[in-house]
Amino acid sequence: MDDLQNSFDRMQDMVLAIVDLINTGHKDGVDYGTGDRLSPVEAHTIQAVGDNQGLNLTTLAGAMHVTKATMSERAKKLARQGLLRKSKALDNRKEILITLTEQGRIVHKGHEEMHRKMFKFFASHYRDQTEEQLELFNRAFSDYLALARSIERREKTHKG
Amino acid sequence: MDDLQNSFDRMQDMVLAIVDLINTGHKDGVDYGTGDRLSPVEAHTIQAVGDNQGLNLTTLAGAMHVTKATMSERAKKLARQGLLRKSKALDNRKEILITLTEQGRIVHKGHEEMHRKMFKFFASHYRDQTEEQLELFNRAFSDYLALARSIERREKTHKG
DNA sequence: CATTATTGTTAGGCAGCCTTACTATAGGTC
DNA sequence: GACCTATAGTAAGGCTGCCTAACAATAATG
Repeated sequence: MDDLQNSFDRMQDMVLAIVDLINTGHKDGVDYGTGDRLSPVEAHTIQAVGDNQGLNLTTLAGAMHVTKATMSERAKKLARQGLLRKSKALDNRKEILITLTEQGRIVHKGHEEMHRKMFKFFASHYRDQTEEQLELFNRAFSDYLALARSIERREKTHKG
Repeated sequence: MDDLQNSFDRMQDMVLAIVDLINTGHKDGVDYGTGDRLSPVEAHTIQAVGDNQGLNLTTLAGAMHVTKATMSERAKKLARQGLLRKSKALDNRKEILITLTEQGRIVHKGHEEMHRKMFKFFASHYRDQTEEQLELFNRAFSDYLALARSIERREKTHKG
């Protein structure tokens, strides 16, 4: 009985370790082929812009769950680095549309390339069981996510 | 082939969502029964102290992968809140040992209680398959962790 | 036209972490 | 014991990333 609880706690610890690992990638950033060291948020932003070019700032901010002020700052910085471009909308004079520059596209590709590499590593590890493993992992993570969210909700209503 | 890559990418997205969720618990903190709203790091610190009472500041800092300056600040704040106590070591006059106060113990218990609740939720979801599911999840997370770490290492040596 | 809503920017603040510099104490070594 | 070095903890100052609030410009709506 306690064994299961312990096993569960170990799982929790691993989740925290994963979070830690990903957060720590922060430290000095990753170079996706342009010489710029990008933090995870920055890389994620480039990814979001690349996957969906020409969104305006507010929409992008919403998609990434930050305020438009924050996104404005991020975009300013990334534009200064030459990774994305801020251009005016054609049909009105207040929206600003965000697209990738050539450099930005390099980052975007580099980022995807990294994902492909991770996948290859994964697949070479699991070989002919890759598919089932992926299904397993996906189920695990989505269940975990559901669990965490329901806990989160309970916490919130407790003190809302 | 691409299906697998997509499945893998979905998994990655879920991992990010989990990271996001846990990071966001930050926002207004969680009350573990004392009326204090604790951030994840703070809760984690209380947990670490409670699991291993009487460590000195430097050791604690090492265990939590932060500098001793950072831990000094954290301890100061948590001591101000009355959740932990800083006392001098008996055998020397420079070390400061950290222990939980009664209030701190309440937080510690509250935190563990939360874990137990999460586990119960988990167990009630999987019922008689709880054990295998846990093994599955543990394997999934530890494999994921290994994957992420090896990627991390590769990244680092690439630009070290 | 006047009001209200929306888009984006800027200013200012806060939290958490870091590095650096410092004090106090401890542990050798001669 | 005197001297040097190492270690524990603190304080100051800086950086980053996020937020809210206030604002200017521009639509949209009555």
